[in-house]
Amino acid sequence: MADGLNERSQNILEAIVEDYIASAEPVGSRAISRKHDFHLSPASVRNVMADLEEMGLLCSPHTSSGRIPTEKGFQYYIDTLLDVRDLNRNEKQNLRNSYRFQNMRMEDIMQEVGRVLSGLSQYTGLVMAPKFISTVFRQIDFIRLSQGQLLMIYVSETGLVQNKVIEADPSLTGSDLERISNYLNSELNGLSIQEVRTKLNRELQEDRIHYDKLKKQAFNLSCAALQGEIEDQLYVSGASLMLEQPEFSTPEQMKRLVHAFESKKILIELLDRGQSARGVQIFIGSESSQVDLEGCSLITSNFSNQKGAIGTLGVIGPVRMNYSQVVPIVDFTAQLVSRVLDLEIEKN
Amino acid sequence: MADGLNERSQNILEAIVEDYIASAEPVGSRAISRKHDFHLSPASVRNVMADLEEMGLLCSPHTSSGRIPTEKGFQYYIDTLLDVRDLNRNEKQNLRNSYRFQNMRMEDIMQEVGRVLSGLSQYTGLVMAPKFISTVFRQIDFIRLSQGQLLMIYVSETGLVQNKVIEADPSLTGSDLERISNYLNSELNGLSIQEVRTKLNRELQEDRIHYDKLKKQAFNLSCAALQGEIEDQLYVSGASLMLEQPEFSTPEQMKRLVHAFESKKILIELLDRGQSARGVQIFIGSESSQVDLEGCSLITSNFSNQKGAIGTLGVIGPVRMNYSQVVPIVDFTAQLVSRVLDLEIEKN
DNA sequence: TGTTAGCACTCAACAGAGGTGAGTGCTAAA
DNA sequence: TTTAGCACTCACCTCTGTTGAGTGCTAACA
Repeated sequence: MADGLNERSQNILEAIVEDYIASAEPVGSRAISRKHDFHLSPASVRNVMADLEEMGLLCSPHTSSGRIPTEKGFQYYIDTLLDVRDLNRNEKQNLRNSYRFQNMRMEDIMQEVGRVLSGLSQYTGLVMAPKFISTVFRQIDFIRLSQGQLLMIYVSETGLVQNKVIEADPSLTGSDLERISNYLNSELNGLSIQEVRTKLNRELQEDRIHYDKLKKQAFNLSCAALQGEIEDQLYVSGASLMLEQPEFSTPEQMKRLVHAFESKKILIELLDRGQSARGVQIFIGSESSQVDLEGCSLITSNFSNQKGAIGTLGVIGPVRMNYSQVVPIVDFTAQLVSRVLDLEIEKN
Repeated sequence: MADGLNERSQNILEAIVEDYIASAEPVGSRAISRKHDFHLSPASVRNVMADLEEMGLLCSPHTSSGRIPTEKGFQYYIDTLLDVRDLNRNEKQNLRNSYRFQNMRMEDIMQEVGRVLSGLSQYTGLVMAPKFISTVFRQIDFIRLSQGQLLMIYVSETGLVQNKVIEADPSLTGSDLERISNYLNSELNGLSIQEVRTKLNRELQEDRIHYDKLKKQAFNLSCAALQGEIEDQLYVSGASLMLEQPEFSTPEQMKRLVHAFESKKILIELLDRGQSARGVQIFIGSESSQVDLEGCSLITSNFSNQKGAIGTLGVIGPVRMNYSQVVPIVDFTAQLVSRVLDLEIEKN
């Protein structure tokens, strides 16, 4: 049905969407007829507009105002009319230069990426670090904090450091711990946490019979350390830029947005949805089914290293977002970050 | 001069401040004369109000409105009229129960404290973790990330984990690194970073003569690792609660606040100012000299462990803040956190 | 002398009226 | 099929008058 649009209708829809993206104001027939040389009078444009409205691609806030695209209209625009040009060599180089990844910890890289994404797009940048469970084991360390408490320090292949406090048998001595971590480090090297977990479960069952005390303790400890959920790291940059957008100019909308950005759960949930897909993904408005994010669109892409650790980055802006500008930035940044993560290993 | 207030003026000032704290609206003479039984007519109250206005303790937004306290008025109220009652046994227990510190990493504790502070006060909770430089050395570890890059992992006495990427001589082998970290761990144990730094500088000079290669490499590495600035950790909780306050209800003020909360620098600077003091401190409004924080007051207290690592926690709210409620919460929470940090060591 | 009633005055806030202009839908002519 | 013309709509602005809470001043009172 939506594809039954003839060329003229498509052109007018595109013009309306783009005018609206630029101005954030309802677009009238006169403006379309003048600015774009379709050689059509306002009246003819109005006829087309009425058709588009009937199809649910446009709507008017009130009888005597211009039209604004509906979410369905934006969806059609993105699916059919938007041409995403690749960045040219120059722009790519500029983007590369915006990032400084030298001697940076994983956290710093993520934060930097968020900052740059937000700075370039003038919307809000989001970066979700690779999930703990998808990272590849590199090293584990145990440090006694108090009688019954150990601090576990875990380092992934890419240099991501996680730590966690676990309870442990107080009778374990320092050298016990050292032997245990040495054992685990040789045993688990190169496995993803996912794989580590299945290995642990398997071995724990077998070892119940063999009764090697060291192994048993080692596996028990690492079970405690690597089991439970470790919450996702989400970096939000430039939240205040969103408040400059006219669609979020009322106090109520500002509160809603700030709340959404503050309780990162909402965003993490949203970003998770795109984790399985490849390439750039666009979530429009109410697709998110998050009341607090009404009126927002999200452009994301996953980045990953060759070992399969997947993170997500993106930009969140108003539905009336400049997709043709932001999509290539998100796309190329994801490629860039993927490469940086692999470099950290390859140079190894 | 301000202390030349007679009892009646003080009573009326107190009544006005407290009414204003409760209502956020200018307070009129009639309301004061009725709600509080001073046995004074509105006209008499007005006379006193006129005096207080002349002293700069009150002001009126316009000729025919009630009075609101000026910052000076709030200052006087806090210095002279505010009686901060201690929490009773019951309230203390409740507060203790609000916190769950079991098996928590330093970061989690800080975040939890911020959340609870914000939840109890209904304003915004701030927690600044002890500065890296003030923490006490416990353990250091080096992990090779790539040819020329090492990941340094540092653990403090209290279980605070810091990591940093440093450049290093690619010829160092794994066992070199192990020996170096063993050496440093025995050598630097129990010193604060501050002390470590002076020790390193001293030894580096002496060792230039003795030419012990291991030592030299060890000190060089730890210098690179522990030197530069490590940015302060600041946890902001409940920023959106501030947006509910009527003084920040316009879009402009919301933007200002969100911006201030987002660029944590502003807040860190402010919290740093109180680091040397003991007990609860109150910064009122423009004292902060931060445009973005106009109209805000800050109640802070430091927490510390016996080894001298100092952090700061507090609540930021409108100048029209419920001081008598929030001050004891901040005070007792700081004591609580101090005790928790010491426990982590003592149990040791 | 301190307190209070009375009174004229001020001003934010609200509501209604009227004008303006950008935009629409419909109709009939080109 | 396109377009000119026209009546109509409605957000937005400005102007106006009303209301009410609150003030300062003054004169009378205890």
